Amino acid sequence: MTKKTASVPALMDVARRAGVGAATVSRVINGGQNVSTKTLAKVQAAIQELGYHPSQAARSLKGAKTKTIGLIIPSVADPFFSAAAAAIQEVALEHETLVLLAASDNQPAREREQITALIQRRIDGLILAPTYAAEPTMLQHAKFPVICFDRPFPDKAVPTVLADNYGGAKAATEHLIRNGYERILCIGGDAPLFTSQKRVKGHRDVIRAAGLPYLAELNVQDYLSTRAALDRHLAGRQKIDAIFCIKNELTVHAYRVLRERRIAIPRSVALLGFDDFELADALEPPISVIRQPVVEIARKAAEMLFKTMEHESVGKGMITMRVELVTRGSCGEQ
Amino acid sequence: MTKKTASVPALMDVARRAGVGAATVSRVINGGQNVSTKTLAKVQAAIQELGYHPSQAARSLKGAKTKTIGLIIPSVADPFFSAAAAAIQEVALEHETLVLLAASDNQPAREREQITALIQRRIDGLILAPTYAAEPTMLQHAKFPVICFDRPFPDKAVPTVLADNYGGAKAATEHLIRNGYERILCIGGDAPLFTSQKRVKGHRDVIRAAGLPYLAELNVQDYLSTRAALDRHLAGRQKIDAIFCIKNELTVHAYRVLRERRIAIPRSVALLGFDDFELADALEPPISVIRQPVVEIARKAAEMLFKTMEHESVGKGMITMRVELVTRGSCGEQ
DNA sequence: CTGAAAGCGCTAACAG
DNA sequence: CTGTTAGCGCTTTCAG
Repeated sequence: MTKKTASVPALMDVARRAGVGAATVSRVINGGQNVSTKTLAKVQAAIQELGYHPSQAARSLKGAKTKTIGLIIPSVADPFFSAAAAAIQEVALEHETLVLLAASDNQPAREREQITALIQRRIDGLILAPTYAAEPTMLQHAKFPVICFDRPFPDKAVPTVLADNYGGAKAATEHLIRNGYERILCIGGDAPLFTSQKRVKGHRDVIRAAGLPYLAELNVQDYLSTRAALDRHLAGRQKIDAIFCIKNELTVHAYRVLRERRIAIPRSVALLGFDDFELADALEPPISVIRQPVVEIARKAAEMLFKTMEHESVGKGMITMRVELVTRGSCGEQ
Repeated sequence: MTKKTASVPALMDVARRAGVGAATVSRVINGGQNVSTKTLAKVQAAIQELGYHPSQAARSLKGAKTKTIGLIIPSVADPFFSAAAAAIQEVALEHETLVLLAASDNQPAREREQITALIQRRIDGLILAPTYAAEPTMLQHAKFPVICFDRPFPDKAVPTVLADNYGGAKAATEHLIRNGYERILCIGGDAPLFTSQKRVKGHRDVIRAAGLPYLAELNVQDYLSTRAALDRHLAGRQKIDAIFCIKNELTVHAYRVLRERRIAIPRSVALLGFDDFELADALEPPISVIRQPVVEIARKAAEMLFKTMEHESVGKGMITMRVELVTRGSCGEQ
């Protein structure tokens, strides 16, 4: 063998093998315009034989788009975000674009690293669910469009798509009150999170307006802390009669605790969660929830990103998507 | 302004601004060895001011690794695969590597496109859950290591990590028989899938060996087809007394149908599923399942990939991970 | 310690 | 229709 065989074939290798110039090969791999049928065939044959694939790196060096967008979410395992990722994927596919997926784990430091790594890869755009302490300066120099979803980016006018957290929490609380509950416990974690704050505020505003006691446990994270919090409020003379869960998993934890303690839902205590979840309707009783339009939010964000990439203006504001109260019986409805 | 300000700053821009040569800037961004403290400071300042980030594209043109691996899964929304993706992410992060995530939707054609797109981006390695008809030739010329998980790659000796589908199905069926069930219906979809076939075979082998009737509905896909299949086998004189579900979602569908039809689990019909799922233990009754070690499988695959990338040999075979029977009561256990 | 220059794989003029 | 050539942004000798 006369040539080096070990490395990946380059355009020039194809050119030599086909006995043509580099430009001709370039023409072929870019649609084959202005190339004679014979040459075309020769080049395509050479491409096949060598197993040649053009290098995206070289292309983007020449200024081409990378056909790659970045997506940073807290966790891929979280159903909310994996559903969002799937929807974004789909939109990206429609635009023949790949998704570089990064997980921030809600850690600002990691988020910074991921953003840096994505910038170095010259992504065409970025979709981001920022941590509570995202670095506003990071994207200052960014030459690509950025869209946030689920949470806004601090201190900077990044277009954002999210659910109406405040309104949803209000609707939830009003629903409980309407059904006759008066001692409503709000449990939530991740106090610094934008979404949590909005939801807590929505809940509290309604409680205050109704003149009911404001009961909250906002440092609940996992099953154990949920159980501890509930036990505290299910004992004594001033028992709660309803629970409003700020987050997905907390609803499940609360459900488990109530079952375990043999407390009837909704007879003794009503249960209402923010965010729908798989099997919420298969539990006993089925759990009422505020449902966010996850897929719509994610698709919207992705579509806005691609529009911006195509230089269509999408505005700078915050797009709030309506949430939906899904009543299933855990609040004594119907 | 004397220079073009619109585009992303390049190394040379930094060099000019700092009044040094290109090589010096290169040294700085690569650890700053052999650079005087003064020069270092000057260059770093220039980098800050310009918001400079080295171009990964240019680097990999020079032969550097892309620090990017590809991951192709059927769907990001599927809990099994999103859990796997999360685990792979984590391993990648430990190796300072990003993940290009692509979804094949189990379509061979799409899979081919995604592989091509990944090859063009010169990924350092690929993790793949292949479709049933993956193109064996696609990876022929690939110059990067490939590891499969959950399913093997046809016709090619790609190292693969997967669960013991056959053994799991056997264990499941034996468990049902041990608990006294004799008319066991096996429902499953995606017949062409490797995992499905193994599971069906494991089930059938045990049924045959026990001299029991082999009852199967292997074209069940969604809720409706599940209901139709079950209705067929829950009527008439020859009723089934147990259901073994080949896949995750089918277990949930079957559970829903049984509840709806007010058929007692496990008193009238036992239910056992392959693959654990969130809230399986919160249903009424809690559902027994065969649990695959998702995270372990994914981590293992990722670790093998990185080992191969570091030229450590990992063998060519198939690594089968033990599955676990989780008994929760839906088969009349205990 | 520092800079000049070659070249990685490709595309885009520009000649022929 | 086709080939030559000049970079894109970086790393890497090789001189200074």
